[in-house]
Amino acid sequence: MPTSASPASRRKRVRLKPEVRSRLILDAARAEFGTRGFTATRIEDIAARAGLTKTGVYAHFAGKDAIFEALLTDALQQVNAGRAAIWRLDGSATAADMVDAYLDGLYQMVQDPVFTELFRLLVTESQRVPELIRHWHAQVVLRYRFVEQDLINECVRRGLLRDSPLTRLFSLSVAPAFLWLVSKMILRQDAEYPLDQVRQIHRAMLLDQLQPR
Amino acid sequence: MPTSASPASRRKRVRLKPEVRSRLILDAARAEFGTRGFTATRIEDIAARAGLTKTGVYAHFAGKDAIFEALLTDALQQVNAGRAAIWRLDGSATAADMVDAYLDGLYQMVQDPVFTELFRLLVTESQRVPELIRHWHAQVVLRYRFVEQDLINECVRRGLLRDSPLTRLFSLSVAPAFLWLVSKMILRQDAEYPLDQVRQIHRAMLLDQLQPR
Amino acid sequence: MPTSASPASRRKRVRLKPEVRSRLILDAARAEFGTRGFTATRIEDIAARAGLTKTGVYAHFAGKDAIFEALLTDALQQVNAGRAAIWRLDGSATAADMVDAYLDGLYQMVQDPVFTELFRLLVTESQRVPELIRHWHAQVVLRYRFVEQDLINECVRRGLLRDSPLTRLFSLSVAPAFLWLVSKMILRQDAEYPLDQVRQIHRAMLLDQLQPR
Amino acid sequence: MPTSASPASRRKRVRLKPEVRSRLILDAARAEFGTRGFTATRIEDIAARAGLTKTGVYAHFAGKDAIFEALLTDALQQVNAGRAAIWRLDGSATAADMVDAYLDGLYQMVQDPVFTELFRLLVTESQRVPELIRHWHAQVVLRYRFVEQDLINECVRRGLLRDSPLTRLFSLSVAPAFLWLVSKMILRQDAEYPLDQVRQIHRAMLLDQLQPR
DNA sequence: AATGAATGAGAGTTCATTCAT
DNA sequence: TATGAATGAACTCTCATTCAT
Repeated sequence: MPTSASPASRRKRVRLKPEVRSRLILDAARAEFGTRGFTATRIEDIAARAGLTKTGVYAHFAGKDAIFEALLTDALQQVNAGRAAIWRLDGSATAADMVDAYLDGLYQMVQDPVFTELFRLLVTESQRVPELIRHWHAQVVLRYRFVEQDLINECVRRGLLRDSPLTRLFSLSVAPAFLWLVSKMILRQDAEYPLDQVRQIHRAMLLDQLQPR
Repeated sequence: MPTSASPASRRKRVRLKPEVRSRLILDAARAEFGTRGFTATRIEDIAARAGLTKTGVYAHFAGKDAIFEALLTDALQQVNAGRAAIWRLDGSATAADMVDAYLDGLYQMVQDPVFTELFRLLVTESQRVPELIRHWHAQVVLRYRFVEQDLINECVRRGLLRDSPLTRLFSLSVAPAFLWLVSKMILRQDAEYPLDQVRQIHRAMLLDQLQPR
Repeated sequence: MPTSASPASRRKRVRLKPEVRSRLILDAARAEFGTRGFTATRIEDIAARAGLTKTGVYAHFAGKDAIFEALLTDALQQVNAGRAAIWRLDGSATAADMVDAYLDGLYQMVQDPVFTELFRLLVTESQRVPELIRHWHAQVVLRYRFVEQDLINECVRRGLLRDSPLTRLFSLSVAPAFLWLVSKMILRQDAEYPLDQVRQIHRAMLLDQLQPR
Repeated sequence: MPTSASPASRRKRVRLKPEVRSRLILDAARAEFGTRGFTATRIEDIAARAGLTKTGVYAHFAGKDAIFEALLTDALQQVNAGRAAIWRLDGSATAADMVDAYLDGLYQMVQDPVFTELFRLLVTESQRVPELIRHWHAQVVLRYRFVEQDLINECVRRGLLRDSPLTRLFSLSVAPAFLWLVSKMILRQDAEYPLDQVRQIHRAMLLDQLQPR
């Protein structure tokens, strides 16, 4: 039956530039690895999602491990990129403004399927590439955290934010959003708590702890 | 491998009572599944850890899926059991007492390897047994949470705790500890933040939000 | 059609003792490797010839290389064993007696399919296991050759054999038989020269060179 | 491998005349097939040695089998060509002269890597092209042998050579050199016997058998 | 209950070959 | 003529599972 969807799915060999195809493969790999985990994902799954046969994948990557590593390297660079601009608020910002800007970035991130898949991958398979993880943590995560903490300290000094337990280890401020994310990953549905409610309470908690009295 | 005699091992068939052996198998399965994930774990790994050969496992469980389900059912029942008694504080308790009792249970839990393994399993493989997860969530997690929230509400009414954003969704109070746990799971080491520091700040934050002013 | 030969070839799983099965596998491997060479032989070929499925082979050997090595080790030990007793002729032997005993052993060997297969394997694949080959050559071949040469020297001293170029490097005396073997291996048929003629001339040449004048 | 630029190589597509490139490919094929055997040799190996990529090979040959056949046809024609002129000695030659001329040609041949590779190929893969082999054997080998034997017979008649077992089947006279060759092929080194010693003894044996007494 | 040989269903990877450029 | 992306057909090896003991 010649329906619109390619019937025999044999679409005659499409040739793409390496960069394009590699991109497709990495995206496919993120989706597949992130959903099923490393071992349960077949090269063929990735290939199909990237629009070629499994053999074609080997023209671009040396093997399953290489795909995995390339994917992680690639994905880890992208994460936090979205949040980098968060703190560029001018001096006139109030604590509430800052909290809202912060939560915008954070909740966008935890709702992004790309981030979710990467996050699950990290929890599940990080032991597979310990060096890569360590490097990312040291060079990206910690670096980001220092910048953020410095900024918070500066705000406290200026009196924009109240000095509180939270400002002493500000990275903990993501915790409620991550709790929601983990819960969602386990239940595979939003149902645990409505995200809105979590964010609302989260906002109130942050203001409670950060707003100068 | 064959063609070369294995020097160690080979303990000559030990026969145990079914309950005992099943217990061993389930514990082994938790450790193995929790470390490597479902697909990457081989029956043989579990068997070896449980002290028999892979064929022996089939005398106790129908197959890999059956082991997994039995293990989860079993492990999920145990979790929270340790924390159930936390709130049995009499009326004379102060907010600080309550917080400390709470944190004792919580941090003991997140440091327990059994819990860690189970937690990773939930994040990684929960889609494998959605019914089981849903049932556990509804019957155990939510039930526990209601009881807890009721208790908090009662404390607030009595003035033992201050009404604050956190008391309106008290389950968020575990968030910092879970953030630490997730971080540790990803980095596969404690190094991210020292647990003590996290707990200290966590305590200060809770007191800040719960203690009557 | 239930003919005598197993129709569906599914003979219900025969269980054999490891030694027996390993023997079967090694024999099968010799035949297959010796005919097609290492790379062109599939584990499945060997398995079928040994009466099990390819997976079953892995219960006995770690892999293709392991089979190959085990096979060579095994086969190399057997070769020459047949010839070892050749020189146990008493002092009353004439040169003709010695030559005939010698040729009996030699021509039996070069006609033995087991030897032929091994020989082809050595020519084709010896670079795959250089250590093994070197060890075999030093410990078996050279050792045998020294014994043989000593014996020849002794015969010459006693006047049983004539001192001639051949007695100075007696191992060359196999050359015509090996030439026939190589020719047969290339042509895959006896047709090159009739073996009998070669042997006859070979005998005459040896006598010509060894018999005291 | 992809995802990392290869530093050396990559000479930007050199276009050669078909005959030239075909020659390169055949030579490359001889070296590769002769070293590893047919199945273990990859088109890519041959291509690389011939200075192009594997796809380029298909512009000159229909496939792996075609290369193999072309190579053998080509190489078999070349062999013996070197030895054809050996017997053009005039009537004044002595037996020693003839033997030396004969051995010059023979030992040059068995030391030629081209011949060695071809020889191994014949031993290993001759069943792949039985017709070709049969034809070569009948048209080239046997023909040569007849000429040679006729010449020997003539020499014997003239009294230049002694009638002996060897002159009745003169083709056996190559045997010691081939034994050395086979030994070298198996051990992949000259070490078995020094070539000089073999040749010396070989010479003495031939003279012993051919020189008129 | 426990073992170890044996099996069937893959999975990753390689390779001869083809297609589009 | 030459290239490199893409393909299909193997092939090695793994693993959950079964069978006979």
